[in-house]
Amino acid sequence: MSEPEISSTSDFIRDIIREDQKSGKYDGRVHTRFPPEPNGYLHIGHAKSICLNFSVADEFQGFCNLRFDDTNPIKEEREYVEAIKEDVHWLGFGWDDRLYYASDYYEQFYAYAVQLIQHGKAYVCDLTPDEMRAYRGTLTEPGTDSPWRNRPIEENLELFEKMRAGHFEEGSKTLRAKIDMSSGNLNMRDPVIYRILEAEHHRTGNTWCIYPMYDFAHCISDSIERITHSLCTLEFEDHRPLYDWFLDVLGLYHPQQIEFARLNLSNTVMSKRKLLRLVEEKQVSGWDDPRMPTISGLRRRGYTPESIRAFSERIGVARRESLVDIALLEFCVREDLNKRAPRVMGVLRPLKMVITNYPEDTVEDLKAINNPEDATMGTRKVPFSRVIYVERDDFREDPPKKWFRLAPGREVRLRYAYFITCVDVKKDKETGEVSEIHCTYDPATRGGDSPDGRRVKGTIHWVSASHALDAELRLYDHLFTKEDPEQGDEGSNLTAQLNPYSLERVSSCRVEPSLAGAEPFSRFQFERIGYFSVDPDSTDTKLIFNRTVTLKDSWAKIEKKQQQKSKK
RNA sequence: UGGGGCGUCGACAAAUGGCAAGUCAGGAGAUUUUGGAUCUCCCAUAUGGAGGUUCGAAUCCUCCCGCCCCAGCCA
Repeated sequence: MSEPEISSTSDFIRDIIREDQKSGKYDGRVHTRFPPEPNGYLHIGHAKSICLNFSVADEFQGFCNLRFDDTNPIKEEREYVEAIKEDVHWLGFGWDDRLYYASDYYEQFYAYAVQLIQHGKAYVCDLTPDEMRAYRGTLTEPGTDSPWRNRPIEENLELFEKMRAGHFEEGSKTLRAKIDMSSGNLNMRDPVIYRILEAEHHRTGNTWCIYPMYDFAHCISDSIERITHSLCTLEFEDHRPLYDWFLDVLGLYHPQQIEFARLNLSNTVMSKRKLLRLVEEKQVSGWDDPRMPTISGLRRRGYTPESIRAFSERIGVARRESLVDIALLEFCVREDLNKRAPRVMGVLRPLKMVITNYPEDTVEDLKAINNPEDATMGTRKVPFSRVIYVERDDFREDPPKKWFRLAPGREVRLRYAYFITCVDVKKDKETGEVSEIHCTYDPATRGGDSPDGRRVKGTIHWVSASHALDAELRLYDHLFTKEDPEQGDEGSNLTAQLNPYSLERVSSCRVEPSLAGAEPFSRFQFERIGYFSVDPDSTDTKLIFNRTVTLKDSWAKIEKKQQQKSKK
């Protein structure tokens, strides 16, 4: 056996860390952080970052902090803090006692700002927001120095102190870094580092009326926490020179910021703003609507933390912008649930079937395997009787080619029960719709095996009519029809691009009795249909299941091909 | 026309001057008491384009093309 690799996965970030360890940078330490702003719910894109930061720390025997980047009291709320903590935990990551808030450092930020002023590297500016924009210049033209740029240090000190003390109106003054108004990088054109905000902060209440900006707070927070590798998304690349500038000018411990491409997923949107809009416009039931790409939505949908972590690993980390096919996420959850989810039978659209040669008052308990992938999950008993329900889709009066399922005169297997043959079809006189089918069974095939070795190609699921439980099944599809709904017409057309069939509620489903009392969030495979999990709104009298994902359906593909052929 | 990035299969993504990995999707078949699962095979004469350096280039150089980000007192 060779030495186990410390980190088996490889990407440009892990490569950098390995190099740093080799060169002895940071004494071989690895310390990352996940720094959400508590202004919304976490989504699958954050999951990528969470998995990256926590996994990297773990792989290199380091640590990862959870830090709330709470420097904007206007948008941030305690509710989000709690939801974020729950989501990170649920994903399977812990931070022990390393829970931090940027707001914990407010006093230190202030002291560092004073230091900046003392070094002549910051000044209080009286420009209004409009004026500041005008002075900033444009992408192609340099900016102009603020008339307040050369205030004496003493005056700046005094003014900044008064800002803190609440002597000035909101928006009337800012503290700015004195860098370079002609820089090609707009972030370096004397960025604001403190602004006056008359807002109550979710943690510091009303103790402050000035709040630091992200660029100033973030690098110092990283430095205070002795972070080694500060991982963030690509759009912060232009901010790195500022990150470095603050720490260098202040002479502080200097972590390395490394940017990677954020996750984009097909057939959904990822921006908090757009997700918030869906919630506010009631296009979805809330942040945890099972169609949402939020962690809480995926949880309610029945996704496992393991599947999301596997997904994160499979998509990799790179600097190239990309759009990941949602089919990969779906594959990951199927892969996981296939091994773990107990199998049950449930009928989505029930069609009554009478087994005409089966005794009236008999009920048999038939043995069913809970998970063919895992023998340790054992078996269960499923009741069988003369009247059962089967799937309406499993019967065709006029079957197409390659149809293995039920049709007049055809024999199929009832899973774990008997071979049956369709002998009669009853129809509703008014609508002409098939209302009931009559079959005969072969008693010798009990359990589903034929002693004479004759084969049937089709096996269908069923539930005993008198034993089955009522249930509502909620079938979900992609939220957006278009692969990339953010591409093209911006924002306003978002609603128009929603998939009108993203949710289908099927209310008169019948499921096997073993599902009585199923726990919220527990997951099952409804054989031949898909994976489902119990919705938290489910009750003993009304079972509700969310379809996590369908099973692969090769018949659907065959049929589709047949239809395409016949069109030609 | 400023600054910063990025272009490898339909979608992700490796390859660090030496035979273009792997995964998803797609296709064909085997097998099957889930048309599930599993297994096998196929799917880039070629890395945005054109030149150049080199015995040898996705990788180094030059030019070109395309895409993304930045003008919040948001993060």
